[in-house]
Amino acid sequence: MTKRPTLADVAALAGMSKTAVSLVLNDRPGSRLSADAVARIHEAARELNYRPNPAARSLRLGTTGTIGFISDEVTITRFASAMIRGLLDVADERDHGVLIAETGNHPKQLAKALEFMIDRQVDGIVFGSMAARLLDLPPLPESMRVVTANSASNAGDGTYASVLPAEHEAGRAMMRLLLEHGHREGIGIIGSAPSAPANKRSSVTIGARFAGIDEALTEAGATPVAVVDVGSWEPWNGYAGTKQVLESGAPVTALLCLNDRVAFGAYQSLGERGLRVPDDVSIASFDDDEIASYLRPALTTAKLPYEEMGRKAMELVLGPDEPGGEHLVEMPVQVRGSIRPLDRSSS
Amino acid sequence: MTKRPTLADVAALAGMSKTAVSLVLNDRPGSRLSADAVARIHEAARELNYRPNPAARSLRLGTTGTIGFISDEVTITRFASAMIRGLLDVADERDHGVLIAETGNHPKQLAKALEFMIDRQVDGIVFGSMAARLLDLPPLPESMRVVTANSASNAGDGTYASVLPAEHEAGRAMMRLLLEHGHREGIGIIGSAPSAPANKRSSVTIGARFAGIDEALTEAGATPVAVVDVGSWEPWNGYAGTKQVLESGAPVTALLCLNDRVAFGAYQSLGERGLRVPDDVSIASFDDDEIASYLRPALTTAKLPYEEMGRKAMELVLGPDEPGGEHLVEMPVQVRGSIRPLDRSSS
DNA sequence: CGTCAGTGCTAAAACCTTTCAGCCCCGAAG
DNA sequence: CTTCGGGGCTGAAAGGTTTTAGCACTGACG
Repeated sequence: MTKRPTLADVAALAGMSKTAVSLVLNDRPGSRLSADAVARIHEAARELNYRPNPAARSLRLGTTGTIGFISDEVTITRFASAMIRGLLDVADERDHGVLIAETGNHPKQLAKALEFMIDRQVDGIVFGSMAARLLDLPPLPESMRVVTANSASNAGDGTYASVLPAEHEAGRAMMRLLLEHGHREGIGIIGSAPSAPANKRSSVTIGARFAGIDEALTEAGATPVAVVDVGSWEPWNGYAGTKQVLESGAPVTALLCLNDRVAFGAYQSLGERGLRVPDDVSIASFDDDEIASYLRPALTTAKLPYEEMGRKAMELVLGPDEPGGEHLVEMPVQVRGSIRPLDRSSS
Repeated sequence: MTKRPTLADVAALAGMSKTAVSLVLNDRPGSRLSADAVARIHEAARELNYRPNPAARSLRLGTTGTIGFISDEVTITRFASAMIRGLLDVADERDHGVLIAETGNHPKQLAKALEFMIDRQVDGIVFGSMAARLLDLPPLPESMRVVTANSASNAGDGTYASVLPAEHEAGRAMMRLLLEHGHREGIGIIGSAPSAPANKRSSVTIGARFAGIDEALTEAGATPVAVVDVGSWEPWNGYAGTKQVLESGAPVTALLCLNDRVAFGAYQSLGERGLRVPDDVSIASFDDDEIASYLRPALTTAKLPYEEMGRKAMELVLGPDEPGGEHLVEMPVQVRGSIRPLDRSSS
């Protein structure tokens, strides 16, 4: 184990030229070498346990078998970890490596990460985001393959492929779920859209979720009995918002929470008042955060498909075609125990 | 932006040799070039916006400015995400990149990841683990710098540096905290060590935590009023275990839960029986999982210092000295609202 | 005047691969 | 007998960097 064997070593052992060895090992189509030579070369390579030096290959080819992943805080934060799982899975299937950098939302860090990736000649870049944000991307080399995962880019011309959750569908589905269980008159909504003028920089998709919710309501000719804006979607705000609804005396039979953390707070607030889920109040939510399965009863929620988005993004960036267009990934409904049919007679 | 400028381009523009440019740009100590030449070269480099090609440099140097991170499921899973934050932070400070691979605990995947890293000539490897496990590592090249983070290696000769949480201290601290609050007679412990014969492959450190707990008890001459084995440390098991203790009628005033998810279940069980935290029962725990701050009252817990372990591991692997030895990282106690002093008179 | 030390700089090799261009030989076609 | 085509193979360049060895010159010193 003194030094790594090189192409030349293999060539020497096989009694052939480096050219021949390279040709055979990469089985180039046009090359016509005798079956005997091919066998000898393979044998020699195996014997020396030869593995090509990627640095040398990169130098020659300008290609690295490596994809860059740049995100605000996906890797660093627990919520979207599954995205990396998806990315890594398909990269691994395709024998590619993944180089990671986090920007923490600092443009300076973004620039640095980008520079780093481009220097290393990655074969493509996936931009990720924890919340589905609109990214400000500096101009990139013409040839660079780019996909944005759970995010979109400012280059509005659709230059860059983007992978996003199908929020409209999900919003519609969750509201319908409640409606179909007979909750027509008593639906409360905890959490509302950022009131700021459609700030895509904070979320590209949340508007679609609300649109889906509204669509389901309109279709059913129903109106929520209470809607409460809780500011940021954290448990304590969900707690406070729910408390507010309950104290208002609105006849609530079901709560649609805008994410699982808010739902978590809702559970706490309901519990405090001695109300049971789902017997007294049904709850539906979004995200499928890990806590959704910890709750009792476990929470019925529309899953944010981080892993699938990761897979899709990597497939696009490694795929045969120049990536482009918008790709929606379904948000599957995780049916658990937090919704029960409203008994008409008892209402 | 037709092609990246190379050293030769800079040399041509500055009217110097490539050698001179290389010397200047890396400011090699021994080289004596005229101040004028140095200035011209810097100027030329700036003007062309020259950045060296890492592939070429790697080829020549055998060094890449890249560290490999291989873990079972750290990246992929929410619990230990902070470890990556630590790793990335210091890698970034030191202008290094991080190449990531996950093995999902398959030896096959480990071998593949390792091969990949070694091929790419990473300058060092950090092995991570979500739970503090003992890793089976295949033999690595003599020269490779290796650190295990939140894990240790089978090479018992202390060859590889390892970074681990100071579990003994933490176990002792948490039990003392309960004792100092006057809970002497009514302490219950939810969760116990894996009964299997000291299976280091599942956890290198958990033994130390229990030893710390026992030490504090012995020092105080106290004995737990209940100890319940809950199998795996999940919320539902914490719920069941706590329920069991309560139904046994043991006079419990405080619960030491072996992690936050177990504590989460304990809250649920207590809540169901109408017992309040901390008024009726105090709770202490370990991990500082995100849910610890979601609970009401928020949970007092000893933090698993993933981020710090990540930082430390990266510092060791990038440090000036050959890494080695065992490094314990403190587990800070996050004091929140789940413990109250036991009122002697009322007991 | 010869030697020597130091100053300022550069040619070329080495790192390892891929690939272009072309060599040699043999059998077949003209 | 020449020419040609093609099968089987290889030499050498190219890709961009670092580093060794060394060149040419100046001034000082013996």
